[in-house]
Amino acid sequence: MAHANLNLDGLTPRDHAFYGLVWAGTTLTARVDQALTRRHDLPLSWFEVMLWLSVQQEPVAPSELGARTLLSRSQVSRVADSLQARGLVERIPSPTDARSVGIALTEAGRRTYAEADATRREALAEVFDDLLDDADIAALEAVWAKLKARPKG
Amino acid sequence: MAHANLNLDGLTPRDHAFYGLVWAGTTLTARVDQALTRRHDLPLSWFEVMLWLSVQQEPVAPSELGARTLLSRSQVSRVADSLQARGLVERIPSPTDARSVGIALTEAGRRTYAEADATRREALAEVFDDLLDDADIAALEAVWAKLKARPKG
DNA sequence: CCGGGTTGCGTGCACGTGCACACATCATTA
DNA sequence: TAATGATGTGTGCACGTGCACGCAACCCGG
Repeated sequence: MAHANLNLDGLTPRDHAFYGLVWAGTTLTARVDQALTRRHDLPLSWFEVMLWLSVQQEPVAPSELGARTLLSRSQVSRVADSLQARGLVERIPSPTDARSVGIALTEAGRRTYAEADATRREALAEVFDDLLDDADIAALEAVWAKLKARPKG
Repeated sequence: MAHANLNLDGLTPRDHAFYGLVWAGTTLTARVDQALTRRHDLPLSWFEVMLWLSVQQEPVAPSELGARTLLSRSQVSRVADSLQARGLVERIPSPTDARSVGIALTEAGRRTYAEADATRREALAEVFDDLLDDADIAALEAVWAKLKARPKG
């Protein structure tokens, strides 16, 4: 949201922290998405699905994918269509529930994800490594842990 | 992006910091946007434009608004249309440049922004105040300052 | 067995966004 | 002054997203 040089004396430190958080999240997201799209023609939303699939051994249902990630179920369904069209994932009917469909990475999908993940690390390093030290990283992780511990979500 | 309980041992602390950052930014943005939309029928993108206008005395050109905020120029143009239709902003032709148009809050716009900003603070307090202390806030601000000091943007 | 409520999945529709373009106006140089 | 490039603004178009719905399959009580 708000940009760097805002002279808002009336804003509390919490407000500044919030605006900076949204700004940083949006900026870094755009940067990584741009790198992924340019080099691998892989939008960040696709990458996010593949990220979650890469750490699961068994196929994952779209509903669970929608709950675990920041994507809606309809978005997961359409991203799965696109990934399947490229042969990066496959839909496996659940043996116990005829309604449910499990999504899993194909071998090509695992290779593509590995390459894209390298790109992500590279793009991230350009921003993080030179500007933040270990204490900053640890502070961020501590804040995320506190926020994620929130009851209502 | 990535959700809370990810068991990714291979990821570095920087990766965790990044995923947490995107998650926190998206989640808090959605929460504030939801509160603003429910109570004031005011999307966060509209609020962002009004936020910037509220700290400027003179009318601001759409191009500058697009550069200062996280919105594109076309988005600024359309948001301005919507805000103008509700009488919250007005377009003032530049006296020196016939191409340029200055956007400024109306009196009703200032009142609406003040109310919406109160809602924003309230929604934010529900998340921040109970979970983060002053040290956390200060740490976040320090990180944003470092990131914003980046040369290439 | 069977009927009603629930769950899982995918899709039509409306809406917001980015990109490229059209148009008008300014700046600059001959 | 006249002409060429640059700048400011708004818009058509394609695309991605959320919401509500339809459909099929499951569960469960009668």
